[in-house]
This record gives sequence, structure tokens and C-alpha cells, in this order.
Amino acid sequence: MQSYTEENYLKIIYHLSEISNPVLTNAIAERIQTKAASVTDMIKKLSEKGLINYVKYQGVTLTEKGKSTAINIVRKHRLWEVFLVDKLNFKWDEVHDVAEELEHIQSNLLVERLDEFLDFPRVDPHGDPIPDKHGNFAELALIKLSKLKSGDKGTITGVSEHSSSFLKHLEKLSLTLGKRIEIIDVLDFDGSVELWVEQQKTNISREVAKHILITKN
Amino acid sequence: MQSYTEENYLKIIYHLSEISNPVLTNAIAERIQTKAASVTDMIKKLSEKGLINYVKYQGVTLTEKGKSTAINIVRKHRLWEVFLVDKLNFKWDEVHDVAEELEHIQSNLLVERLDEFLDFPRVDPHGDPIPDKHGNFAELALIKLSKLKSGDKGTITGVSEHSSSFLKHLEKLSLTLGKRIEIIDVLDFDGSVELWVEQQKTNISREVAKHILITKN
DNA sequence: ATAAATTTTTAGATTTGTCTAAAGAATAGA
DNA sequence: TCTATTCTTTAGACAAATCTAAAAATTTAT
Ligand SMILES: [Mn+2]
Ligand SMILES: [Mn+2]
Ligand SMILES: [Mn+2]
Ligand SMILES: [Mn+2]
Repeated sequence: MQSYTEENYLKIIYHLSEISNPVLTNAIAERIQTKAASVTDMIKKLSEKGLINYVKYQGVTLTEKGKSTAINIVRKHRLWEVFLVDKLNFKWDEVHDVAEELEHIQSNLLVERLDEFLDFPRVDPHGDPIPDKHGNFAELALIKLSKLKSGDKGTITGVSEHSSSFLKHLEKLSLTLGKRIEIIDVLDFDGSVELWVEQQKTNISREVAKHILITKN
Repeated sequence: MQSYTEENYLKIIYHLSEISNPVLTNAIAERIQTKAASVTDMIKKLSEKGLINYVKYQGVTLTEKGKSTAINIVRKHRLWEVFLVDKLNFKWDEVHDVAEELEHIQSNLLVERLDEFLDFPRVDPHGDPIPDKHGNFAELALIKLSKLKSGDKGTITGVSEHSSSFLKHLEKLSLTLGKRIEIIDVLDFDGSVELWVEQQKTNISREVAKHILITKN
């Protein structure tokens, strides 16, 4: 059994592994809002527990055991987010912090029953895939909106930034999951994008476009 | 804000206050599965935070602030128990440990939405009353089954013991919430009770009878 | 290749919650 | 009332997770 803190480290190492492998001490420190020295202490401990492989000065990778633990926490996090939005009418920008706590509740029965109660959802309110009880999930082939050219059409199926301010901004522009969009123009000058959504012309910055994920169709 | 541990202490002090006031160090130690010395440390801290009144060697009482904090935890605990039973099909003997964790999730929005989702339940799966958002709840006038005489009739509306083994035992005898019972006889010898429930004669020990709560009618 | 800058680790301290052992206070018995 | 028992508190220690400051390793730049 892992502590609340160990679980948070494992989950963050898991997410960072998708970007760079091995995962470096400072990258963890930045994400977890702590000091590099504290990270070194913790990764030593996780290494002793067989949850990560640690080579001094080189960074860490998850072991199989560490990976499945991390995926289970991600599973719980995303299931709780679905619960909050679908059943308790939370908005997609209100769920993250609460799910951050709920993901640590220890009960397999609870997770499986929750999954069933929610009718086995495949994605969370931000479009992120939910692992099944065996840890399997389809990696969706999503494209950043910022990669599209004028004339391209698609559907918003995810976001790669979960901050409340960002999500509220998208909400205001009707750029929410499931919406069909069509690129009108991409400005050479600053990369900002003009697009159609719900018969309306909208402009978004390149920075915003980078964090909107699209399936072309 | 209180820590997980502080919250557990407050809740236990709250429950023990109903039995004896002030609450003594050893009583807390026994309930919380810890040593008296640890309790002394913690009650000093809770006292400094203004959550309890502490007089050395005399025990503690909750302040208004401590009491309302404790009631809020009890509210969350019981709402989560209702959720687990009503929505996730947990049995009444399976909910306690999970609720013990869930009661510490920090989000007023979550509690209020959960209350609404559950349609503002008044009692939990063990018959215990659920405080409303202002901390008010009706103290039900329940009688221990062990106090009844032969010929007395009533309805099972609560239990004062939440262990899984006890609740499973009641389940087997059909002695669950809402069931009508009638006392046939109380044995002088050992206080054991013979009673009718669902057209069946059943025998229970005095010890079991003590923990079944009845409304006479 | 060597020096400078950056990253990572170690050393030592702090906070929270716990423990054991021993001392101090309250209560009960004779 | 005085002693024995029980209850409670203090003293000192420990594990978990964090921090600052300093040392060591790695990477980058000249
Ligand atoms: Mn978390
Ligand atoms: Mn999410
Ligand atoms: Mn608890
Ligand atoms: Mn209950």
C-alpha cells in the first residue's frame, strides 16, 4: 500500500514519462510544487519499494508495478471526474481539485461499482481516456488544433490543459467537447487561428489552439 | 483547515460526548486505537486551535467551532454511506470503512450536490440521523430492544453497533431496518429475547438486543 | 579541454503524529 | 487519612515528508 504522497508522485511520473523518458528530478519538482531535494528523497523511497527504476543523476522510469499503480490512480481520477460532471452537475472546470483527493480512496469494490454506475465511460470530461480495470485503454490519435490548416474540419475531442481559467475561456467561446469546427485562417504573424464553431466566427491565440485536441473528420 | 487526523479526533470526541462529558483521555485512546500519550499530544493541539476546551486531568469538551466541524464530518460520513448503499449497491455492513475515508474530502460544493443527488436523506443505512447543512438534525427517540417487555411491538429503526460481523448476523435473521417485530418473551436467566419478525420466531442474546434500536408503535 | 553554469544529491534541521518509559495527579480502599 | 491503584501527562525518541544550504556530478560554452 502506498501513501497519499507516494501515489501523487507515481501519477506525476507516469504523466511525465509520456513526454520524456527517463523522468528528471527537476521536472517532477516543478509539477509537484516542491523542491528538488524533496524529490530525491522520495524517488529513493519509491525505488526501494520497487515502484521505479532510479539511476543517480539520470532520472527515473516506472517499473511494471509502479506503472499499474499509477494507471489505477489515473483510472480513479477520471472516473470520479465523470461522476462529478454527469451525476452531480459539476462543470468541467470544477472537477480537477476534488478528483485529486477522491483518486486516493482505497477500495476496489468502490471503483468497480462506480465504473458500472457510470455505465463504463471511455473518456473523462476533458476527453482523456479512462483505463479499464486491467489498465488497458486506447490511445486516441488526437491532433493539436494549432497543427490544422485553413479549410481543415474536425471535432473537439480533448484538451491538454486543465486549469479552470483555460476551461472557462473555452466555455465562453463554445469550444467544448463534441463541437464541430472548421479552420478559416491561420495568421502567419502570430499563429492565431480564425475558425467556425456553431455558425460563428471565433479567434483564438496560438497558445490556446495548442491545447485544444481535434479528431479530423 | 484540519488534518485528516485532527478530523478523526474531533468526530470521536463528538460521539463520546453523547455518553460522558467531559470526554476522558483513555476513552479517546481506546476508540481511536492509539496510546493515551498520543491523545494528550493531540488534545493539546486541538485546544490551541480553539476546537476543544481542555482541562488537565479532567478531559475535554468541544467548543462551538469544534462541534460544528465534527457535525460536518458526521454529515459527510452518513451521506457517503447513503450514496454507497442507494447508488452503488453496497450492503450496510460494507460501507463503514470507505465512508471513513470519504468523510475527509474537502469540498462544500461536493457535499451539497451529493445531498441533493441523494434527495436529502434524513437517516443513513444504519438508521443514524443525517445533519442538514446548518448542522441541525432531529434526535430520534429510540429504545434499545433489550428494554422491551413481552407483548411490546415496534419497528427496527437503528443499530448502535456498526461492525460487519454484527450487521451480517442481523441480516441473516432478517432483523434489518424497517422490519416490524413483536416480543414473545424475555428470559430471566440470561436476558435473551424471543421475538416475532416476518412471521418467524427468532432468538437473540441480550448483547445483540442492546444494539438494536426500536421505535415503539 | 577547461571553466562556467546547471542539475542533482547529501547533510542537517523541522513538522506532524506516533511510541515507550517514567513521573505526577486523582481516585478508591482500608 | 494514608496508601495502593489507576489515569494522565511529560520526556525523549522515531518515521514520514518537507525544507535550506552546501557539495558533487553533469552539461554547456568558450
Ligand atoms: Mn492526488
Ligand atoms: Mn480530466
Ligand atoms: Mn475518518
Ligand atoms: Mn452509519
